[in-house]
Formats: sequence, C-alpha cells, structure tokens
Amino acid sequence: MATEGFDAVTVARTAATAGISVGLVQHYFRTKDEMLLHAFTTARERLEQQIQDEAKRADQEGARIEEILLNALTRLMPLDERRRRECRVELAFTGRTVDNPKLAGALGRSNSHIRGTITQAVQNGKECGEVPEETDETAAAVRLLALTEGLRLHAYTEPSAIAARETIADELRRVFPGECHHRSGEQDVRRPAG
Amino acid sequence: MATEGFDAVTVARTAATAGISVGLVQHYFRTKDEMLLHAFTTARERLEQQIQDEAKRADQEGARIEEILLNALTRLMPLDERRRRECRVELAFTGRTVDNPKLAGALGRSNSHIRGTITQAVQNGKECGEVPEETDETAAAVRLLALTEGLRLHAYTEPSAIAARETIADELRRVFPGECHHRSGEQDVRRPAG
DNA sequence: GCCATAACCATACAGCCATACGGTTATGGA
DNA sequence: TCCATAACCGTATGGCTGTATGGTTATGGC
Repeated sequence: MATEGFDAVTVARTAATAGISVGLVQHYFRTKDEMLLHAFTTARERLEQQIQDEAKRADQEGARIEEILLNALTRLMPLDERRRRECRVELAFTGRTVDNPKLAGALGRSNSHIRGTITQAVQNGKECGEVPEETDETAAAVRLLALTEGLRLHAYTEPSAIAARETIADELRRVFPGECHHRSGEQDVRRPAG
Repeated sequence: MATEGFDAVTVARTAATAGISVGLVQHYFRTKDEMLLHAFTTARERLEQQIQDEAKRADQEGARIEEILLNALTRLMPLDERRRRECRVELAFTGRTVDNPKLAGALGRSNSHIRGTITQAVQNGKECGEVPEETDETAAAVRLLALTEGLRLHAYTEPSAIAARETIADELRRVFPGECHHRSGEQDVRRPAG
C-alpha cells in the first residue's frame, strides 16, 4: 500500500506476501473490507500506544511537557523513509474514508483519542506551570493536532517547503510559555479518566 | 466521487452521467488517468481562482487583510453540504496521490500556489501595519495552510469536535495583531511576481 | 463540392478481482 | 479413540473494468 497504493492490496497478493493461501485469509477475514479495517485499527492503536509510551517514559525522566509533545508529534512526520511509508499508508486509508463509513469511524475515534491525550498533556502543563491558567486546553489540542496533520500532508508532497519540526516547536512554545515548578516526574501525561 | 468514492468513478458511469458514450470520453481523454488528472487540476485551479477573486474583491472594499484571509480559508472548510462534498472529493484525490505521481505533483503545485497567495497577503499586511516587521511571512503561510488543511481533515470526520472558523480566526489574530494605516484599497493581496 | 478532421457511437475483449466452494490436515478436549 | 473445530489449501466463477477497434455523422476551410 505504501508504494503501489490502496488498490494494489489484493487478497491474493496479501496472501502471497504472508506466505499463505487465499483461503486462509478468508478463514480469518470474511471479507476484504474486514481485513483492511483490522489492519487500519491495529495500526492506529499501535500509533496511539507509541505516543503514550514515549510520553510516559519522557515524563518519568522529568522532561518538560512541551518537549514530550514535540517529540511525540514530530515522530508522526515523514522525516525518514520509514515514516514516509507510514504516512503514505495512512493517507491511502484516509482517502477511503470517503466511501467506507467504518474506516471513517475508526479514524475519527482514533483522532479523538490522540486529541484527548494532547488535551490531558496541556492540562497537566497548567497544573505544573508550563501553561497559563486561562488557556483552553481543548482548543489548544485541536489546534496542535490539526497543525500536525496538515504539516504531515504537506510535508509528504513537498518536503522541501516545510520545516515541520520547527513549525510544531513554534506552536508549542506559544502553548507552553511558562516554567514547570515541580520537575520531579510524579505526573503522567495521560491519566486514567476516572 | 463525493458519495461513492474514487473507485465508483468508472469511464462508463462518467459517460452515462454526462449523457454521452464511452467512445466520446475516449475521444477527449486517451486514458482514464488523464481524465481524472484533468478533473483534479481543473478543480484546484478553480479553487485557487476563487480564493484570489474573493481576496481581490474584499481588498478593494478596504477590508482588513486578516478578515480577507479568514473568509478565504473558512470557505475551504466543510461547513455546508456543498463544501462537505468538495472536501470528500479532494480527500479521495489526495488519497490517490500515493500511487499516482502526476496527481501528487498537481497537488503539490497547487498547494504551493495557495501558500504563495497567503505569503503575499502576510507581506502586504506587513507593509500596511497589520503584521509586525519581524514576522517570517513564509513560515506564517506554512502554518496557516497546514492548520487549515488539518482542520478540514478533522472537521470532515468529526464536525462536532472542531470549531474550525474560530480556530483559524485565533491563528490569524496572532499573525495580524496590528492596525492597517492605509485602509483605502490600493493594494492587492496577490501581486504579479515581477 | 471536397475532404481532412473532429465529434460521436456500440461493442468486443482480455484481464483482474473478491468471493464461494469443496476439500484436506492438524489439534485438543471428552 | 473420537470428533468437532480450527487451520489451511486450490480452483472456479461471475462480474466489472479500461481500452482497442471499426465504424458513422457533423463541420468548416478551400
């Protein structure tokens, strides 16, 4: 999918690549759509997990929340060949959102989840002093994620024109202008909802 | 394409919808790819033109450049059914960017063009006082367009979660904090390059 | 009036795809 | 040991697609 596009992924090729038969693919997935949906949700879940893991780790090391977010969001950009491929795959899936409501739903839920993570991070920033009290953390998260995703899109077709990391860093500097007053690492970027 | 996706656009259906024969479609476009590329570039050119037209008109009425950009960028958002359809079509095309270099090139060029328009607007804002001298107009344009496109993407799958216009307005307020000192309407948002 | 060219049509075709189907082999609990 | 179930295979098939082909009708310059 990364190199030849969404349509190049046929059941037969998928089976061949996996070294199994078409029948076995059918054994696990009733339809091709089911298979693709599984692939997409799995990939997104892994992505969400990676972001949270990295955030947690950096947080325990006592890093600034601003820095944690910078790394987490930068890792989404197509900065090396591996990421470029990931972006291509996601773009291919996103395009199918148009005629596949299940994919659209999965994408929406995943984005909501990531936005929630960012919202929590900004809120934590408030509590530790990096973020001003009057900041609307939801709005800030919407802005941050939208900017990131837009940069991804543009960086993919025009890598030269976009200084992705610097642009994200700029935005984060605006959201996190303050100093943290307890840099010990007790908090978590994403706390349990309850 | 807006409702059934990219693949639903077959040569036969296109011909039928246009009320002509398959042969006639082939008479004007040697291949289906050629037809699709033409459709995409035409649509993008129209989009670019609309933005510039609106900017020019508003500018002649002596509007603030900030306001002009707000309207121009807001018109890209999926706020009504018509725009939603436009967004869906563009998303479908964008997804094909992955395996169609010509589409990718066209999209890149079009985005560059729009970014150029925005850059020029910010620069004009500098000259008239709305934008601080130290602003990097290219970076500002990259940010603005990326934010807009990201919001489009998210607003499409989760309209409720995104206050698109307000978010763009926020960003513009940051870029255009000053007052214009010659609100007479001599300038143009996009001047000829030479 | 001539005729190259453009506009236009219907159909044939070869290829590819998702899925259905009917089958065989392993596995693990009763 | 039995046997339901899971794991696994190969192939047939019907549908759809882009495109090639071979044609007819209009048009407009000379």
